[in-house]
Amino acid sequence: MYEEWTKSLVRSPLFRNMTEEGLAAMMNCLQPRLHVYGNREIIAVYGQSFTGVGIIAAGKVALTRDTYSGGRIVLDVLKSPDIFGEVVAFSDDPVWPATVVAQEDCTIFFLPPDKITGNCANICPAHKSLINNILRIVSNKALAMNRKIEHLSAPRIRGKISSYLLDEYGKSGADRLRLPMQRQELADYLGIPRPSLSREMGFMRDEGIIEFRGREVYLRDILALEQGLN
Amino acid sequence: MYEEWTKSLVRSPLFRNMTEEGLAAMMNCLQPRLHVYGNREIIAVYGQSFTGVGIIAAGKVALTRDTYSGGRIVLDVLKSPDIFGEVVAFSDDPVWPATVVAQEDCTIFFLPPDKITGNCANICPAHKSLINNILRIVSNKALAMNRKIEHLSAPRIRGKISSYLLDEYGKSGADRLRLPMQRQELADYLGIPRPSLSREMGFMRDEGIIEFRGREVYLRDILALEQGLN
DNA sequence: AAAAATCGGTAACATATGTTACGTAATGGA
DNA sequence: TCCATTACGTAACATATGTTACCGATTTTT
Repeated sequence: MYEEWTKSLVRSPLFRNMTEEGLAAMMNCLQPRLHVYGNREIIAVYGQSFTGVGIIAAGKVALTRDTYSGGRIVLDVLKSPDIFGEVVAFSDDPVWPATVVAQEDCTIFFLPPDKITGNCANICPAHKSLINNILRIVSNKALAMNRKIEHLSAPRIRGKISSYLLDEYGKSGADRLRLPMQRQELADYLGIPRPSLSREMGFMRDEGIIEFRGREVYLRDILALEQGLN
Repeated sequence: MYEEWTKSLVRSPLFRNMTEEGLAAMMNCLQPRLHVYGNREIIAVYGQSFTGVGIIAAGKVALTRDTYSGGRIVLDVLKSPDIFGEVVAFSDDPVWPATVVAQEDCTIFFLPPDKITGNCANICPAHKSLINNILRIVSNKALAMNRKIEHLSAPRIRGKISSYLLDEYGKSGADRLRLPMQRQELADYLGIPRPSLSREMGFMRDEGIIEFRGREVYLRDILALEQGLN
């Protein structure tokens, strides 16, 4: 029953370090619920009780949140080997932190948290990998959020930009960066309007701190960036 | 060797759902490294390779980060049953994300990540609790950071305040709140100066959106708060 | 009780920032 | 190649915000 999906699912970070056979065996052991949704169909509702980690076997979903004015803003879009709900699964308050809507026809597996941590009868080797993978995924997410918080916490825009650029600098070690986002995305990430971002980057260029053309950024004065944090 | 500490450590969230005996058995099984530090002594250094989850058996430590100007800012202070390094332990890049300094004489256990997830020979029941606890702790932290990011992401101060108050409202369900922090702490949390916070709260009071006296806040107009998010 | 320290609100002012608009360069299809 | 679309920088202006300072209320210490 599950074999049909294992060849695509082994590429999911949730199943890292598993063979296709190991995954298939584990699936037969864990017996995740399988659901099929049509386009626009609602998969999970914000605030309702959590049912299990969602594994997207096929299709595309949107994580959304409803607004007071009746609108619906898209927080994120996930596609086939991605998963969702892995953070809230093991928290003290297991309710969906977002509404999940199918953006096309979808096939989703739901894996209840207690099946993940509970040991299976036939101690499949893939099961230990599963726990490691969940831990790694949640930890990486927490670290990424921690960095984002540092960037957002700067009280002024230059601080946010400096914090972000220094972080990229620390990750690559090179003072010539190619930003992984375009301006609007970076502005959204930093919680500021795009023109404000461009303007401040212009100021920083005028002061000789950075150079840039589009996504290419050259950090000319690291010390000044660090001073810009305050 | 470990029995001396178990009676205080069972209260740590890391060892929730364990009996003192179960914990002692697990400690003998896992054999965490024990280190003693004097006041001011450095326990871990930012950027250096991670050695294990720190469990504070006795004493008080500060999580710090060095600044360009040679200073050292305190990110957080932890004391006896607290733990540190539990997030980075299972991430893809296991290096200390902060420098840890003893603020008084300390006794610290270090538990290497692979000992936590690796199964022990004598399958102690406490071990499964340990994995559950780590997962819960990291997940709760991730969720808390997620909420903080939402507050910080508002491009204007009123949005940050509104986001925070609506979050507290959602958690308690009551429109009369007692804030868990004083002004300076709340301002730091939201990444804004305290006078700016007080000023904006004053404006919101003038507009009939909220009332407050010190930590006591009364949400008079939830809809206006939601509109203030943009 | 007196003194000192902390906490929180307010004011004033220079500056940073959100907002809107526009133009050019880059990109992508037809 | 041409057209349409998107991405990006820039400008102008009203407003929001950081900064500094001060004062009264509250709490803590002596």
